[in-house]
Amino acid sequence: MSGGVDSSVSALLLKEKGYDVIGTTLELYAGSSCCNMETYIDAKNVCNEIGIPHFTYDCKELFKKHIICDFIDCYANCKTPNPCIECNKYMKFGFMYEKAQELGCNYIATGHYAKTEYSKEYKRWVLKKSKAGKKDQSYVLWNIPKDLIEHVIFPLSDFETKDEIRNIASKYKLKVANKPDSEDICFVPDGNYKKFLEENSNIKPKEGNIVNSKGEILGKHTGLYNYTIGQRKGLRVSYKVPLFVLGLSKEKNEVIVGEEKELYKKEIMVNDINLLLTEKIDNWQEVEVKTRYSSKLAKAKIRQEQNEIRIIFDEMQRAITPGQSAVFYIGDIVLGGGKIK
RNA sequence: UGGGCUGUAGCCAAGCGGUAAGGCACCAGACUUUGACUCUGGCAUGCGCUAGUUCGAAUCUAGCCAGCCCAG
Repeated sequence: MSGGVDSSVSALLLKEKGYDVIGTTLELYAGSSCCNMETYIDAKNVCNEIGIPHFTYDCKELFKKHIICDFIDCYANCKTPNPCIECNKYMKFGFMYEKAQELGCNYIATGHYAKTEYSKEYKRWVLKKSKAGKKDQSYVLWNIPKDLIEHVIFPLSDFETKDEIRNIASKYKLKVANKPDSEDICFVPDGNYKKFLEENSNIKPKEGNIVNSKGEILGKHTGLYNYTIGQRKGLRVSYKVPLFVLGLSKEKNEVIVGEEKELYKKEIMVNDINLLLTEKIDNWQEVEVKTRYSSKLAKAKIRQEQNEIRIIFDEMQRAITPGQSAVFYIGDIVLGGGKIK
């Protein structure tokens, strides 16, 4: 429980349904938005209000090992990480499940907008999209352990809007009912991830050239970690048309830019794959793919090649970014995903 | 030193006598439980400077200044 509306209402709904609920809050990172005194107090108060026990676990070391280090490592290697995905894998659906078992719990639950369900077609428990449409969060859950799905409950799976959740919180007079939505990366509460990197890693500003695909120098960049594929703002290069980041060269310490049309790709590879529905993918499989948190689904064919998956899109996709996750859907069901190379 | 060309916002650039288009960059909001993208709004009382012509000048005239090119 983060002390926010979603996890609070999730606990409430489970309690109402008759589950024997225990609230847990994970201490992840000192100073993060989901890990400060207010967080614990809010979470604890909610548990008191709905009449369930509440435990707090210190997992700062584990968080640092798996999430912070990966975050820094990604930027050091010119990739753009999505720490929420690591956090879900290792913390919420890793560490927390272990603790749940120690406490004798059969299930864990979170306030994610996602759904689990037994599928007769696949004869197994599956992870699905929730009914929240644009706010659906199944995307950030693709990398959770497959065998965990049947032990996970998402109480918010059938709500379509956040307003409904807030209304429930109000109805039950939870103090967190009007707490603002959280944004940004939780351990970078001010959104300034660049400063975070400079203060918490070996990554330091290192100026280099901004070049076009012909190699012509157009300007100076302030350090590769300040840029991601598809980025337009902050290049400080004036040109006939807007320029976007096409790629980063670690070897040359260069940011490569070009026109928007140069951002599109039809075929990509992903590694670090995790399949939730099947053991492996034989032959070409038709799926819909999300290549970033807030992008539309794109039709594609995928095929597994050893430990990687090749994706060929029906239509060219814009600004595919290494480090981000590609998640495969068959209808509403999450087939699995991988990290874009 | 002669001849030619050019000077409009941070960059590029339209305008060619009727009261400063547009693009890029930048800034501010909106959107967003990753970074981005996107959207909306802002951005020259002034057109190298100084005089003049005119009801009215970035636009015409003169002088000056600066830069570029060609001659020598």
